[in-house]
Amino acid sequence: MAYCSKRMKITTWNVNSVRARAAHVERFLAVQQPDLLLLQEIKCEEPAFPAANFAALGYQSVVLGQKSYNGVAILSRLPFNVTARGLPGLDDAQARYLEIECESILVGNLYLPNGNSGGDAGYAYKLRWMKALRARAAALLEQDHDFMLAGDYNVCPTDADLAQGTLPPGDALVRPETRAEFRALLWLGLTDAVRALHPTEIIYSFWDYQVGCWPRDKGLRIDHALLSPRLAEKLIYALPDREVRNEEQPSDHCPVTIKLD
DNA sequence: ATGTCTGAAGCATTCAGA
Repeated sequence: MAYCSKRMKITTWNVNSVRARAAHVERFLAVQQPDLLLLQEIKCEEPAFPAANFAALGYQSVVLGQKSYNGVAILSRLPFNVTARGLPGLDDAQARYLEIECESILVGNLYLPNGNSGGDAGYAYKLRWMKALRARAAALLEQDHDFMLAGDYNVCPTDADLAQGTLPPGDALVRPETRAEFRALLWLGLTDAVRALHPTEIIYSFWDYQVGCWPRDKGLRIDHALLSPRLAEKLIYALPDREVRNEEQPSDHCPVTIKLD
């Protein structure tokens, strides 16, 4: 069993290519100085990851990459150990899960499958992935670890988490089976950090690049941080940083920051 | 109704995936 004792600032961010967004990430690190930055959709293999840029700002990198698609990485200014490369219990050809222990917290960085490509098999992969994530969460609870599972879930948990008309009813991000799997994660006893502190506000973390979505605020809330029970009691801040979406050539996601004390 | 962006293959432009 492990207990967190330190004040922590942790950000999750789907950057949609870390090479295209290296300067954006550097600016974010310099200004916001999170203890951990969880990156998704780095879209490269480890040798192409711009680790030196981030090391110059005091951040060590751990990378689980693949060519062209997916890929996750964690930047840390604190010492850490890698506890999982890939989701335990899932035979996954895609680079979507990376977990570390830092300051006695286990932090899982995840990029959950979108589920809209590949037909029935593609959607079945998404559900299989969600069940494996739930099994991982259940195992960590059984071990009495403090933990956070954060990243791009590709799930709008409720109708309050997307602008009207943004997605068709059958989209994999809002399908009833998708939402049921997300609720099953919460029913284990996990806390959706943003909704715990902001139960009724309209809050999005993603806006499609297509014309008008950002200026008209036609967004989705799909980037989430789920907290184990003791960590939830330490939660003092949880919000997206919308300003980043106004920068030149931004990612279609904005960073979501969690503070624990 | 359409609209955008990224990386790959391969060298102009199309495709997949999001």
